[in-house]
Amino acid sequence: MKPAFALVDCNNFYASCEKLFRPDLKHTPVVVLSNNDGCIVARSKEVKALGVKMGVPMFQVQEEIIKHGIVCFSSNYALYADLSNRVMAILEEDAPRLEVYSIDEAFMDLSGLDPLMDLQTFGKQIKRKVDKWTGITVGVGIAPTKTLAKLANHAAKKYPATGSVVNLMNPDRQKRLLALLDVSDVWGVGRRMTSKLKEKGINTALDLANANPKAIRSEFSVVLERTVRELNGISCLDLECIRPTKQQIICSRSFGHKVTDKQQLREAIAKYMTRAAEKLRGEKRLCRVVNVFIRTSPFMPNEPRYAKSLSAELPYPTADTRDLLDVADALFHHIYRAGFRYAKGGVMLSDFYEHNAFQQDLFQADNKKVNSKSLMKIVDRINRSNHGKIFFAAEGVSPKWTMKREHLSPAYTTKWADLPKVY
DNA sequence: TCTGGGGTCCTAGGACCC
DNA sequence: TCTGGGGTCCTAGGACCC
Repeated sequence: MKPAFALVDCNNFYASCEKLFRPDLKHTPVVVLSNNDGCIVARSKEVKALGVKMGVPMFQVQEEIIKHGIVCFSSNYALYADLSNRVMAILEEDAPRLEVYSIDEAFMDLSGLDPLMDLQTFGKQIKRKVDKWTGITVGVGIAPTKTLAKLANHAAKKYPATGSVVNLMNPDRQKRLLALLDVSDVWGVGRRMTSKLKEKGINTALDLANANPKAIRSEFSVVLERTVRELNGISCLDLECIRPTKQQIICSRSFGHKVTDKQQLREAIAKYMTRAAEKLRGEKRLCRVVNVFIRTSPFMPNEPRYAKSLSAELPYPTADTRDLLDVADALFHHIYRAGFRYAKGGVMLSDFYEHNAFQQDLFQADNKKVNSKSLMKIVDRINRSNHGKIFFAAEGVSPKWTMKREHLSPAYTTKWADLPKVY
């Protein structure tokens, strides 16, 4: 069977989600902000037209926001995740082999499709269906490799005449499009590689496709070599339909305000550790290595800087929050230095094990906590329910460092009290 | 005053082994 | 003066992605 992939990607996803529940903002420029209301992470098409760039700090575009009446939202991941699931469920109906690549995009395997089915028509149908059922508009790129499907999707967005669906199964069309696109538009080619490639005279996507794969491998990496082959229609990257098990769990946040108090910083670390432990249990894994880091802001050239991280290996793999809090706290005390204005902290878990599938240490006393598993289960269950929350004392009771979310929209689809009302 | 968070994969180089 | 060859494993750091 000839490989064929479709990449379906939601337009301006976060901004579109917010607009969905605010019909009054249909033609209003809308942005969604990162945690702490720090940077712009999503822009509606009106904002893109105004020339406001992706990723810029909010305070730098304050004037434009006021001048053009741009409406700002704090990020509301519960809402985006829920709408994402709805979109993915629709796609899955038409392509059982689906790779959910990120919150707003997915690869579909089209190789099993009826050979008489026109792929352009198929793409249009998908687009119409998602739009009608969720209100989210998508772009569709179809091609014999994932890298080309990405590029087709890029073209679908860039050129309105395509109607947001581009079929790139034909090699001549591939060549023509590749010649039009910059090498930096290619999936897997970032800022660093773009400048290195351009030094060698590789400017367009077509230049990269025509490069010698072996030479690319020795000068860059196997990854880029694969990209070259994929651009030539040779499929090297298969669909990853089953989410691979996580290799690490990170929980970190910038603080709403700079933190100078040791106890407050300590509580923040405890809070992140608690959250990371929850995620770990969600993955049904145990972990053995814990890393804690703290740092000052890298954006303050006149302030003393400090950044430090430290890891420790536990004597046995665990998913018990109490074990993990102990290690995190010990690590924190090792790396903490007074006299700095801390901007961010976090924890990292790694070296994961399945329950009952690790080597016990012959000389290690069996000091595992009694009923650890069932206790953690209860804690998680209470915290998932609507009957209040319980927490560990180490997290503190009145944190002053929590993040800013001054423009948060309601949890329209995941909380009964926030259900939109129609009058 | 204010600058996101969470991941993956690859590579080079050092330690160590026979 | 002369100073092997071939492995494996681990880690830190770099590059990329959304």
